[in-house]
Amino acid sequence: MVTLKDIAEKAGVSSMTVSRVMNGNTKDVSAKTTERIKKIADEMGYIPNSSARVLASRSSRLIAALLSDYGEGGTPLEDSYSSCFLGELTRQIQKEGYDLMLHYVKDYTDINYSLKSWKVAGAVFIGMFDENIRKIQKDNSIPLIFTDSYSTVRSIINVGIDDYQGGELAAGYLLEKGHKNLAFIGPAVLGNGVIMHRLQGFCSFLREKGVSVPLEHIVDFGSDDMAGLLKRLCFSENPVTGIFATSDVCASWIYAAAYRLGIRIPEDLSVIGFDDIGMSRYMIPPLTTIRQDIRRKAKIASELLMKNIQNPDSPMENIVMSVELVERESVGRLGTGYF
Amino acid sequence: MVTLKDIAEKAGVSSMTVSRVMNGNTKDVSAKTTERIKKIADEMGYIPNSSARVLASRSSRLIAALLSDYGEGGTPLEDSYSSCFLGELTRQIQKEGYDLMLHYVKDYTDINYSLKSWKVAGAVFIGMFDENIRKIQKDNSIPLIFTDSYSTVRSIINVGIDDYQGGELAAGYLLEKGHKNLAFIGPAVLGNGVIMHRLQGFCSFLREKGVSVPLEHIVDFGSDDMAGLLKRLCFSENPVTGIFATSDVCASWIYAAAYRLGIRIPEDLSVIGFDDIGMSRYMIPPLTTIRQDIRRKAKIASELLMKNIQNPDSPMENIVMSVELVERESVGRLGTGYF
DNA sequence: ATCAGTTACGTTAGCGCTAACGTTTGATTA
DNA sequence: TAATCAAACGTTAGCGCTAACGTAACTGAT
Repeated sequence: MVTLKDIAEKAGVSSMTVSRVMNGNTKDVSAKTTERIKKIADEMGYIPNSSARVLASRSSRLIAALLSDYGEGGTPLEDSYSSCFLGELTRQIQKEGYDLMLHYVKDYTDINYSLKSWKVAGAVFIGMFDENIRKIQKDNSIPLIFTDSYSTVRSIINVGIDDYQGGELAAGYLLEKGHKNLAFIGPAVLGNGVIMHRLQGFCSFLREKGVSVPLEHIVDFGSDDMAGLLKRLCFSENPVTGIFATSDVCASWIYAAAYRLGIRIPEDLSVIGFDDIGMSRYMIPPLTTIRQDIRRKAKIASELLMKNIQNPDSPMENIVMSVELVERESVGRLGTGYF
Repeated sequence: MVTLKDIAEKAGVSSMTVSRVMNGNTKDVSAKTTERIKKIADEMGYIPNSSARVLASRSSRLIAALLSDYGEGGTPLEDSYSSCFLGELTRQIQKEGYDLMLHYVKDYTDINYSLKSWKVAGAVFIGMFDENIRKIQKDNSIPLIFTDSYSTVRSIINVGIDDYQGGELAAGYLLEKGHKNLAFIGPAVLGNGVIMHRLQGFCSFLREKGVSVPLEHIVDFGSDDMAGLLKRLCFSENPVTGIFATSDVCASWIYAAAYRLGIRIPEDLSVIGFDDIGMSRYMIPPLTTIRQDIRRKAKIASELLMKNIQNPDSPMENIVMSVELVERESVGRLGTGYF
């Protein structure tokens, strides 16, 4: 194990000088010495001891990614959505010379422990978290970035998308295609801020246009009997012709159930999704959906993190990224093939 | 910030005694003292400083998950396959009291740095890695677990599946259903050990049964023109009727292209996938595929890691998990609806 | 020649913890 | 009664690094 001291001895300088060179703090070291030390360090294969650095400097270049253990419909990392975000986030912060730790956390104690024991410089929350957030922030004077949080707590740094607008876009598009008998399907409809806002945007837009969505068409889909649900919605005297699914994954469940029931998409039923995950363009028919740029989200999260680490007094920001409708083939014009 | 010293002072003991209690090293501390210290630590909200621990003890409870920056067809974490593995791995090692760091690595230097600077106790490689592995292992006396590695280097701990058997199963099933004109489609067919073994199992089984796959039916699918490829394979005088896709994601591309070309699955074309990712059962028609138990894989990886950390002289193991065929609806019997 | 200012280093102390030895006390045994 | 031993602590030193403060040598201006 090569240490600063080893290099110092070989170079005939003090370890402090070597430390300065290793940290690029070169203004107090002559160019000649800098070069010499760099060369020796390289030859000896020096790798700085991060733990010692953290201990001595009282600060780390570590970011914690906190995954909620109670994600909606399974935990994060099981859907391509949050794992893609995590991947991109890791890349971004690595580019800035930071390392990332991954933690599943289920309560305040877990979170606090994760943040403090490693003296992380900042943290990103992925998934749902409750109001203990306030306590966490009070106890940790480090930047905390939330994603897709609709917390009632002010002064939180958040990066999310305009879910409300997404709902509006979906509603507008379905309406434009002539659909008036609509449904909204997704998990945790009422328990999750993200889903709630999509629902609100969806319903508000419709209401303005004089269309209403009956409560029984707003379905918290927690069960596995999607076919039963679709049967109820589509095989009635006044059947639903357009469904807004809260995610593309949910849309794929609808596809599968419709297939089993002999309901054709989009001839008999139109479906619009949310997220635009990788597979959406390969669904049959290709899924019309509300796209959110997950890579950009990760990039922004990383930037916010860096900014707030460098300047802890940066104003709290709540970034809201806009979404866009990606038109494919899962929504048809009403009246063409409808049963 | 509460330290051992703070607790020691409050309890009227030395910080060493507190250290012993905090590490559960209770055989040198009386029951009364143990309880008292535990209570005080709890009241004061003590959280051990991991960096100091690492520095003093020369060992950490950290695991590195190394993601190759050159994964086949995009990087890891973008497909639900490896992200699911990562999630489960994180859980498992967390259960053992370890923490996980995530690193994208692209060369030997990166890997070495990741492992050494944090003094990790072990590492898991996710994705493809080349033969520099030998060097890594020589330079790091910690357990390294590889996943799906067909490295020529011996004495490597690996956890993988029986890709060869998977190929055989696929071949056997297609044959059983009457298909003789087959194709093999996937990315990095020749460059990747995993894919190679699937191909070998596939072809060997077929050859034994007197069926051969012409070379032009073994396709390294790197381009995006799946439709063009399918056209070539299916619209010939002796059309392919069964395709073995190297992954379920690849199968979904085939589905999409077939749809655009008016090729029906399974009536006109049978497709069998690999992995059994979450969405496979929701594809239309539900995908017949070779299933690998990704959670079990993660669990085994974690167990191997723990075993080798506790006893560095454990014998090298190469775990090969068997796979199973999941019969759904994407493979039809030849002669029923074939064009 | 004197002094302030700069450059290029070195010294000291300590971050929080633990490995490796002490030391004390009381109980047990020859 | 002295020797032995284990139980229950304490002491010392140091892990590798850096913050904060020296200090010597040299520079240029007065």
